[in-house]
Amino acid sequence: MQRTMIKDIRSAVGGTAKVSGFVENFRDGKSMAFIVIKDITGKLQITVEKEKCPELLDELATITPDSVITCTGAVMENEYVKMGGIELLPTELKVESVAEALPIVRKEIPATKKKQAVERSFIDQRLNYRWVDLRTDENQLLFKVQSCLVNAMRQYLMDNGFIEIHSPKLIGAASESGADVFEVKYFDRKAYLAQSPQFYKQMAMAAGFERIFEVGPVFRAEKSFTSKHTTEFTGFDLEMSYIDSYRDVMDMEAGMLACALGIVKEKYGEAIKEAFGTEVIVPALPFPVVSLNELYDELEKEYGYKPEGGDRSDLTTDAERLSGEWVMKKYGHEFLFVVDYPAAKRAFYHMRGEDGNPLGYDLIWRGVEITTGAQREHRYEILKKQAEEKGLGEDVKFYLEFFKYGCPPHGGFGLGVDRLTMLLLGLTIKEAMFIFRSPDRLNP
RNA sequence: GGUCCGGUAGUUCAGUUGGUUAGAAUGCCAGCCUGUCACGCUGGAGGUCAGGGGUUCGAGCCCCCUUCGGAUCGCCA
Repeated sequence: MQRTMIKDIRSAVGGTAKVSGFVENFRDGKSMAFIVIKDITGKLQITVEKEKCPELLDELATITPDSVITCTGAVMENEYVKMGGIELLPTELKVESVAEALPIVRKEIPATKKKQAVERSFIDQRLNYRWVDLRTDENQLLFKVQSCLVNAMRQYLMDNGFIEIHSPKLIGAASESGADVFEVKYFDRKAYLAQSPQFYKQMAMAAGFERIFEVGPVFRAEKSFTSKHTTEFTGFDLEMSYIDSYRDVMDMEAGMLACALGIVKEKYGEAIKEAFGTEVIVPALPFPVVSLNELYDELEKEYGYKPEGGDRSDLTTDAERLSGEWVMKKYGHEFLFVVDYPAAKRAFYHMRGEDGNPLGYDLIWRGVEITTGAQREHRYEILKKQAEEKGLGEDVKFYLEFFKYGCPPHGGFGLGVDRLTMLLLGLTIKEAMFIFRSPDRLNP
């Protein structure tokens, strides 16, 4: 018999159905037993009237919470059942896998009249048993949402003439920007894990692909301990040719995000609000833009904030957070483009304007940086000079070659998928990732 | 890399000024319960107080070292 997904169970009322899933709750009485079964689409009560089906009792007795079972039987509507008003009365019951007592409390158990509240396990304990933690409705929703979001962004780009590429993650040369790379053994020599697909994205421009994007793993050997850093994450990277300015890249990104968030809101807005208490807001176009220096002026005026030592060459964590408040207050907007960073703080491949400032930007969402983007320097001699200024020689030699045989003007950005998900749902990076990696965590 | 904080049943925590046999909840196990629904009732098991050293008549508690972890800053997506 074909398995019925629980979301479709209503169509089986009056007939029979087979359902499979995890035991979410099990209440075993003398004459009645109730099992709440959960699959990826929903939950259903299985009701066992013990006198009527003695052949099921041995199997029933082995059930524990989180065991995996399959039940076949009559599906009926019944007002007794508070949850959905539908129950399945099994004629067959198979325990596919017995679960031991769980090592974590996944959700806070609120106090009832008779019971005391139990707090859920700390995120770190839950991460040790991530596969058990991921069984909750909230976590499964999280990945449905992330999937929807990335898919919407992908579709937007496909509709705009982009090609999806897959660049290597094992690379031969270490250097690119400030981020540290992981060294790995590559037969009898060293290789490195890609800290971004930057060079290969630009190679695709030199190859005449004109518009490309990539969704893939990115590795950073940085000993960062914050709620938004990880050593491996999923980068959403884009590069586009024949732009007039980095503003074209900003427009593309803003358009893509607005479109994707619109799709997420339509499909999951209600569910996200219920599960995470976070409102999905579809951003208006265009996004507000401010220069780094102006932003610091505004933060000082509005909040009396001054960076330590008066250093305005980069956004501090506090300034980043405050800029989220500020843009909401001033523009009623959650996104903020910050432009005019000094060259010292930006990668050598960013094109620089007449004033010597890089033609690039950061995008802040809800007070957290999610993107760095720029027009790239595509003129060989200038690029070579900028690389040398940063002390990069041999390491970028192969990369510089991309610009010797013709290359269109171009630009692009890199977006952190996990940060995007984290901010969308109001979580930390540990909670938002399928598996979180940090300097101290390599398992599971 | 810096600063701060922590490690006590499976889990979440309490543990007073250092003082008998380290507690609670929840989970687990057993029994009871005719419709439960985060069921209910009764009973039971469950601890190298992270590890090592020291102070003391006496250490979960004070000191030192080790170890594991958390928060945060810097760095970045």
